[in-house]
Parts: sequence; C-alpha cells; structure tokens
Amino acid sequence: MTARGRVCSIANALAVIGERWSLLVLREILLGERRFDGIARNTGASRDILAARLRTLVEAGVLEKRRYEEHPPRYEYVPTEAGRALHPILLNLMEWGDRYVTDGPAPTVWRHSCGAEFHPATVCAHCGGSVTEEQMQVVRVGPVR
Amino acid sequence: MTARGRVCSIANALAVIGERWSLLVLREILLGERRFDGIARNTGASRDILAARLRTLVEAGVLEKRRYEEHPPRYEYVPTEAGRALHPILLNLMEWGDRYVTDGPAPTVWRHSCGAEFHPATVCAHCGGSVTEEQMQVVRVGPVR
DNA sequence: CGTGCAAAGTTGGATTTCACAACCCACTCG
DNA sequence: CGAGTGGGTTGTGAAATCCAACTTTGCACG
Repeated sequence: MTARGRVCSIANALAVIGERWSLLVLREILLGERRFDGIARNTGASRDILAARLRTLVEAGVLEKRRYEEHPPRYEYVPTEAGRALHPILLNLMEWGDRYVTDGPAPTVWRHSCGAEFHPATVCAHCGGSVTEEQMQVVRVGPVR
Repeated sequence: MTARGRVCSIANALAVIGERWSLLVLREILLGERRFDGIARNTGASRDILAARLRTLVEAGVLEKRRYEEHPPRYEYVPTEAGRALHPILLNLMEWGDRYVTDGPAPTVWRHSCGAEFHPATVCAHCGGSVTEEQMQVVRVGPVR
C-alpha cells in the first residue's frame, strides 16, 4: 500500500482504483460492456494494460471473472458489490466533468425513476441534509507516516 | 491530446484530476493544508511531481496560487469553486475505501451539523430518491472515437 | 481441406512518467 | 556570520505505459 503520507481511506481506495484506466474500465462495465475486446475499444486502453488492470481489479474484489462459454473458453467481467458501490462515485465524477471540464452539452445523460434527468447530490446519510463546508467538521484525521 | 475511446465527462474529469497524487493533493487542501511543504509531507508525493501537479491543477482552474507574503515571496494554494466541488467526490471515495479497502476503523471521521457521524449518500438532486441500478436509465451515451 | 474470423489475451521494444536525492535562491533569525 | 525555512528545479535511474504484432482455441464457410 501507500508507503508514506497520511493514513487515509482515500489513499487506500486510490491504491485499488486510482491507476490509469481503472475507472474507465469500471464505467464500461457499469454501462453493461463486460467483454475484453469491447472494454478495450470503448476505453481506448491498450490491451496489455487492460489485461493488467482487470487482473488487479479482480484480485481486489471489485470485479469477478466469469466464464460464459466453455468451447472455446470465453470470459466476462461482472461487478461485485464493491464494484457496484462505485457507481455513485462515477456519477459524481461525471457531473463534475460536465460542469467544469467538458465543453458543450453533457455527452452522457441518465434519467432517474422519478422522471427527471438525473443529477447526483451528495447528502448526509443520517439526516439527508446538504454537505457544505460549514456543515462539516473533522472529528479525527489519520496520522502522517 | 489523444482522444480515443468514448466521449465522456468521466474521462474528461480524469484528464484533470486522475493523475497520480492529484486527488491526495486536493484532500490536503480541503483539509486546510495549503502550503507546498505541508502538502508534500502529508501526501508523500515527491517535490518535483508535486510542483507539476500543482501547476496543472492551477492551469485547469481547480486551484488558485496566491502570494501570502511579499518578502520573501511565499505562496499558498486555495481551492476555486471547481476545487470545492470535488469535496463530495472525495467523501464518497473515502467512504468506499473505509468500507471495502481499509482494515479496521476509519482513519478519518467527520461530523455533520445534524450531530451524527458523517457518511455520504448520493441521491437524485431532483427528487431526493436513492440511486440503485434499477432506478437509473441511460438516455444518451457518448460515441466511441 | 484450407482460409478466414473472433475472443482473449502475450510478447518485445520504444517512449513517457515517476521516484529519490541533491541542489538552488531569497530571505529571516539568533 | 551561519543555520534554517519555504518553494521550488535538476539529474539520474527505475518503473509504467503505449503500440503493433503475435498466439491460442475454436467455429464457419466454400
């Protein structure tokens, strides 16, 4: 894991999903593309790097490699619970990119079951209240090693 | 920049904040550490890489470099609106790391103004409803280049 | 039978990025 | 005057990434 710096779950999370291409692989898988060639084409990652990323994501328990055909052996990558739990992070990242990076209209649009075009909001899970800096207070912070 | 793969705001966002150390730099800045040496110490990034990251984050409009002393010239890095908008993403990433990567108790703990220990939830900004896979539907998706 | 195609990777070599330590400069403090 | 501090830059070697080509297992045609 991270040798130096602050002990922190953000750093730990990035050790798993912070390498180049990892989150784009997850994006494709959560969009429903579960095969090696399709993920390679849709992300633009080179095939050797993609193979390495898929291996580490499987080892980390974010994806599961499943054989969907016996002859010839063919595999697909499906998200585990940990992988599905990344969906909110990807949606927030997409929203931030739409707002502050992408020029023009949003390339990808979702609709929520309420009928509205979907935009994510992050709230307090306990009270449902919004998350501004004034409302947040650090109780404890990891030590720096 | 080589724009292969799907046209997507997640990819665009990662082009800005997806390089190694970028999000840990943002973490420190949002925790209140705004000086070069402090950020270097608390993240563990080497000083040359840190200088490069701070430059690209300033160029991208995520941070602002401000002189806080004239003689000798000393600088601090403060988040712009775009930088502050990354706070929800970091909190979600921390939550995911706490749950699926970090062993033992959470290294960093926040309290919300409602009094409860803070945990983030991502909801639909329009209706406040939760975000499960069944409730989400893709309306449009960026093309693959 | 031989050719072509597809999926899921490996392999080899060039290029780019990263890590680490050392160094620099302008100033302040004792 | 010498040491210390903040904010970096430079040089060198190690590691990661990119790219194209190749491999393997099987099926489908003509």
